[in-house]
Amino acid sequence: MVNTPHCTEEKILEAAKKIFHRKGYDGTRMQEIADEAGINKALLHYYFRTKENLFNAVFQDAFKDIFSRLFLTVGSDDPLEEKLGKMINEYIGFLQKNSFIPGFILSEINQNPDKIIDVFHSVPVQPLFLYEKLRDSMRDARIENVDPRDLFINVLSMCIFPVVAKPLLKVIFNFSEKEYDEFIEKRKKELPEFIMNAITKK
Amino acid sequence: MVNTPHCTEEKILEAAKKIFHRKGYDGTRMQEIADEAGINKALLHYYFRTKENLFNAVFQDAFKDIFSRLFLTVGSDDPLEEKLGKMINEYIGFLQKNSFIPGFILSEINQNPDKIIDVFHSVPVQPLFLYEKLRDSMRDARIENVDPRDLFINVLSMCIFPVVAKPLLKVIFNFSEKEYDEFIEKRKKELPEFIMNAITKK
DNA sequence: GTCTATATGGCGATAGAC
DNA sequence: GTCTATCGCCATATAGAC
Repeated sequence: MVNTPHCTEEKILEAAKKIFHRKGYDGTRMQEIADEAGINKALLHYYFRTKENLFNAVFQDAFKDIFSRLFLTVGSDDPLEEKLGKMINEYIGFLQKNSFIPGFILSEINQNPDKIIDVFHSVPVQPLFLYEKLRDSMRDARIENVDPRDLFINVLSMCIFPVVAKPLLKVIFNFSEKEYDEFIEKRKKELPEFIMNAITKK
Repeated sequence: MVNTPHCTEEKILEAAKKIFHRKGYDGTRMQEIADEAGINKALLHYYFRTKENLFNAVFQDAFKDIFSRLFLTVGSDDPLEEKLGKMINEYIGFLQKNSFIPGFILSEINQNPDKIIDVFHSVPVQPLFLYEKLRDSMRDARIENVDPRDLFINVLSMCIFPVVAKPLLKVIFNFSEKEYDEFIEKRKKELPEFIMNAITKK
């Protein structure tokens, strides 16, 4: 199992991620994964037995990536303003580098909502924990007019949506690839102020 | 072509929407659409010839629905605050009633970005027009510290994301179906204030 | 562990009767 | 226009040699 320099199982998993993330479960062919990994189709079944097994491994990894990264930023003990700044900067940066993951997860979850609960067991973070950490730092900052859950959702929305809807927004605003990326860079700087403005009283 | 009370072509299109919206192009079987429409599989091909033709009809309708509704709210001549209020209330309401459409569009567009340009020709609204209407009402309201494109994206994010990510957010916050809907109702009331706060100076 | 060859089932699409 | 029957292909999965 660990006798090739870059062990085969890992090569398969990397290839599977690349294809599944872009095309989803139904759109992915085992043959395409095999080609991408530079091996034979039969080997996929040798290592993972079924397409569904392989998919589950990929999905679980994606879920873990997205959530543990969120945890690193929102779960910190920084005061609110810093926390939001970190979350927006680092999280958007992470999403840009893995731009297919959020759409992949959202799409697959809509088709199989029951899978979430299973998968959450594999993430070392309790989902409510994130919310509680945010609530605490809002209390410390004396922000009382906004429900922490709303703030959590709003920030997440504004981080994730521009990544998921990128192809659409590019067309709407007539952006080239480069222009869109620059636009997102500018957003990273301005979003924290936008949000702090929204939640602090005049 | 128009000899049955509820003409067959329309029955097919309705059934196709129901299935395609939930399962996407690759996840949909022609047989399932036929069952849903209460007719035979061969009839689908009689009316639409190929799966892709039928899908394109469904996709185009979904795109038109989403955009013309957005146009009705953002494209109005109301002052900024009213415009935002309308947009948030009516648009979220529409999305709730058609909760599979946004995820459907986002997902399919990521897999076939070129299709957007074709489809935009079928929408009677120029995409940039929406942005320009928003920019004008921001100028009238003397809002100068926020890029209209950012505001547009932020509002859209906060309207659409909670619908697309509903299954995930339900688990994170431990909401029942009813609780989640009530939570969204509360959001409708508070979001306009959140946004107005964000863009007006102290 | 890795390959070639093949089994098995399902899906889109068509032919042809009514 | 609507049906039944069927073709042809392709995808997952397995058998078996090396």
